[in-house]
Amino acid sequence: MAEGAGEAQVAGPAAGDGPARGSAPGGGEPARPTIPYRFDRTAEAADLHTRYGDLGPGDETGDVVSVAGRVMLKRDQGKLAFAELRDSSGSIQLFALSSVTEDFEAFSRLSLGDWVGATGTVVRTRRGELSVKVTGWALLAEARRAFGDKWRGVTDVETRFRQREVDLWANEQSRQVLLLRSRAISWLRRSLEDRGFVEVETPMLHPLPGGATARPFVTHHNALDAELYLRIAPELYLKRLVVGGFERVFEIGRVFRNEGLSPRHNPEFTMLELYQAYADITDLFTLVEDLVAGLATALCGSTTLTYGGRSLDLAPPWRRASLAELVAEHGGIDVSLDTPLDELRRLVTETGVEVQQSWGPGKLLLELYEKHAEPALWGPVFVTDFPVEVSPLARRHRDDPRLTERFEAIVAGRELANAFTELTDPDDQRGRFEAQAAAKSAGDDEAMPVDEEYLRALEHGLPPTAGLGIGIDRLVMLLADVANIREVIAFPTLRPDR
RNA sequence: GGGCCGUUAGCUCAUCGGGUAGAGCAGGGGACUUUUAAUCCCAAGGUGCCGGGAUCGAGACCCGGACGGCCCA
Repeated sequence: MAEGAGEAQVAGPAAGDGPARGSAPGGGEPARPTIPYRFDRTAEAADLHTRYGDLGPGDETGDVVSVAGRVMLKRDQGKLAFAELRDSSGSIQLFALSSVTEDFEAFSRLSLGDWVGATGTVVRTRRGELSVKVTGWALLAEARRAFGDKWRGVTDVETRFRQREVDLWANEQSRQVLLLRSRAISWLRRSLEDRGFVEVETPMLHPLPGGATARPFVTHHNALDAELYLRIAPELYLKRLVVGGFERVFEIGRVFRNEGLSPRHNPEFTMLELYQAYADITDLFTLVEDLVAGLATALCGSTTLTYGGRSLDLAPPWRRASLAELVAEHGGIDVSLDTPLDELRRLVTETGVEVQQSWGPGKLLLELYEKHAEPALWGPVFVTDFPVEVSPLARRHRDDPRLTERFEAIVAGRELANAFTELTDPDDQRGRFEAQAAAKSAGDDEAMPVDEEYLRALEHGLPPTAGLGIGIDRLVMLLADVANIREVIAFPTLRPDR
């Protein structure tokens, strides 16, 4: 029973006074273990393995440490008990003996999943396992629910994502992927700051959805009695900051698109957008190459990755090819904006897509690319020369005003980045918006509205600027070699459970 | 939105030509002074996703629904 003697720094255990869990006979309130308010940890599991790597089997040090974590495995052996304690750095074995460990009875009754803080000396057992020989200890949290099968964990996909906290403990790989995400974002942030970019935050509640073609989520502000939209892109606000004198800005943040769920789409996802004044698209080719290759090197140790069993070489320079060129290469059709409209329509119809009356040659060309070329691309490749019709915010190509100076970076068969020389001319921009608005009234519910606030900003003068967007979730999928976007999102969107 | 597949104990999974279900792990009780998914003994644990239907009888067959997965649009 708990006499509560003990280590100075371990708050009196008191865990042994009653059943830690389960039934409470007598009809009263279940006896609750006393949980300390804090615990002074002095060592993490990984540190101990590093510091005591040389300790031989059976060796005991006099070094006293305090560790904390969750009990993942327990081997109870009468007057001895072993527990595998896992913290965020790794695992360390706790070694308890009835002759040494305070409140040994209660220790041997610990359950898998309990959080424990333990103090004792560092030893290596006869069988060679580095351990903390526990003198004092405290229960830090009781696991009243089990954490899945101790060997197979939790594999049910629905449980894994609905109860991610369980998944993260049960499946080490899940934790690693989220850790990788954190490191990737941190690396990108640092890398951009080193290049003189300033991180900013722009509104998520927009009076008009803009900056991309997508259906928005709509919400309502009560006090203003106004409809607001969750942003589909931060683009327009970021360029307004450039107008305001921020020459290099970036934002890493959530955007929301009201579309279906799939292994590659979550309704909320994270975008990196950046804008650089006095630069054009040519600067962005190398920036994307450097960022992506640099990130792969920093986090995966190489620019050669494997994704889905297929190899991918991210070392610059990446291939650059125009939309029309790729349609010719993969579709075997020689088309351009000079191809007669009827011919383009016929070719698109042949792919099984229903041609809308309002579609011009630019949209038709894009459809041909999406049908014939994009599925065949693995990359990395920069797809360039998108038509003006499908690029309402990009500046016209200096060699052909029907095209824009825009690229999409395709990596591992997916669109990873979208970039262009920004359209700075307010009159041209107004015309583009009006074309979008016309498409919207013709039934395209993804088209953009005319944004007068943005036009007014352009009238104050946007210098030549290059802009880039990178999908962080897809980037992390690439680095982690996972096929489903939900793996890289801590709490992915699921249909509400009932 | 369409097609196919799945849903059985807390977790991971079985079972059968229709006859009201079984294991391992976890949890409970017990044994064990160096374990490694420790081992051994005992007991307990189920609205077979939900709702209908045909049948003497359904977790199994039929229909509808929910949730999930994969593929397609």
